[in-house]
Amino acid sequence: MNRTTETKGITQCSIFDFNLSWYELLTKEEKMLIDEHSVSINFKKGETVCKRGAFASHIYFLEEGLVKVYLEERNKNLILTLFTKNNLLGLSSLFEGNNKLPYSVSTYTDSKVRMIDIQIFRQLLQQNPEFSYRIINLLNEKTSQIYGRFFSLTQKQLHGRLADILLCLSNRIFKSKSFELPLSRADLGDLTGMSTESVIRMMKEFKDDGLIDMHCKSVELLDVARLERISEFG
Amino acid sequence: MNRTTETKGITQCSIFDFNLSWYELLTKEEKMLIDEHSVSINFKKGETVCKRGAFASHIYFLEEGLVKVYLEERNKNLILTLFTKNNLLGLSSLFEGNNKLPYSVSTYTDSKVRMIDIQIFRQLLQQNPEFSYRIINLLNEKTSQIYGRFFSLTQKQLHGRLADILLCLSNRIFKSKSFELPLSRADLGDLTGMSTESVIRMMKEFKDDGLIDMHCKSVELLDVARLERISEFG
DNA sequence: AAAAATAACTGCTTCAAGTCAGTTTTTTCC
DNA sequence: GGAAAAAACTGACTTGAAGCAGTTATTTTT
Repeated sequence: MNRTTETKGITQCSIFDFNLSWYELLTKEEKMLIDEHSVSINFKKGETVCKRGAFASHIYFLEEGLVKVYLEERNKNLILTLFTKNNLLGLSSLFEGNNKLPYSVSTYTDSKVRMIDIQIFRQLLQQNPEFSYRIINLLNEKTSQIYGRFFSLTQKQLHGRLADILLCLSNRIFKSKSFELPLSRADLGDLTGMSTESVIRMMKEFKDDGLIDMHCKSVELLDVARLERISEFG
Repeated sequence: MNRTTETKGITQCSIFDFNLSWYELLTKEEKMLIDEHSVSINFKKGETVCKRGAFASHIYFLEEGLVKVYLEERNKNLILTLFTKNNLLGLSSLFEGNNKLPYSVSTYTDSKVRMIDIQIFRQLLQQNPEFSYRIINLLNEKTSQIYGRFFSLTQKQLHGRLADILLCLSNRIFKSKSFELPLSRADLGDLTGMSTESVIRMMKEFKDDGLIDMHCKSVELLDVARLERISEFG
């Protein structure tokens, strides 16, 4: 008997990348309102889009690029999630009681961000239930993915965490088994919660074991099945 | 110059316990709808309220007790958050695309849970924007607290993590500097992501250092300021 | 009230993973 | 295109924290 309905593992992939169309749920007037109260800004690679603790004045829509959402405190750095283009960022700061951004955002690659006035966004939430319902769903999906990352980083050791992130980059971010990393080894370290040196050692180990091929920034997954097993068993 | 407006640390307290009144935002008819489509169930200490992967048929309102929300997979156990009475549980499963519960819930103490039909809840979300907006805020606040826990568990070492959880239990759960723990040392281990033995050793160390007093299940925080410093510096 | 079971505690050992101090390779930029 | 800077990499060392194997203390059970 095939148990095909079984629940998938917690951390099959832990990074946010999907795109429910929220914009289409707005009326013509509401769309105009957003258009009038937003501007599109270009960011260069490595630039900071916003910092935790600043007043949240906008909701961000990533039109182009790759960014990280992270928490930092005295040189500790925790990446919560990555975002690719066509995703809404900063929804968490909608919370009325706390007008401060709950995380920082910075770019891995050149990016284009549409900044939408947060008051307008709030207004639309209050007046359009379907839109509001969709936003709840976006938040939920995101939260659930972050839980997966939380599990991965706290319950697995290096092998599993690195396998997780490689699968994730392949499946969600680059949608290909081979890709050019826009991230440094230190970035990968932040992403997997391990030291730069450990990333290097572990990547080499994976390469020696024939799991991946790798030369500097270019990576190719060779044995996805085995990587998934490593991810699963931690 | 006093920088009193500075943002508070990420993990000042990492467990969910607050209570925005969502019920009052419903109309008389809507309240009746909820009353008609919900039942209250008693759970004994240690019982499972629901399991990750099961179909999400209800939203839970904790009327009495203390429960943990957690992820488990092959004897790995990650506690996402604790809930005390008067809080809504299971909001994450509102996400329409995935009718499965994203986490498990079980009780630490005897508890009373009102189970609300999820379809009714969804209907109210769609028809009542203010209610919907309040629920978004609840979700956001919760998410933000879980980020704090995420940071604590991944970026701090044992001292900091234990200090975090002790402060949290004191501030949010028991609202007193001395309290009777309904959790075992093993539970504390799950909560802080450390082994039972390490919890014991660390607690003893805190006791020897005069940070806390402790005898079996009863704990008293003696030097909150120093605990906060330990929490902050990890 | 004694026996059984569970939880709390202790000391010793082991190991995963970080740190440090370099060398080599790749990228950047005048 | 060559010098300078930044990443990538390597090996040796250190350490935080888990695991193990046992003892003592608390509950629970009968």
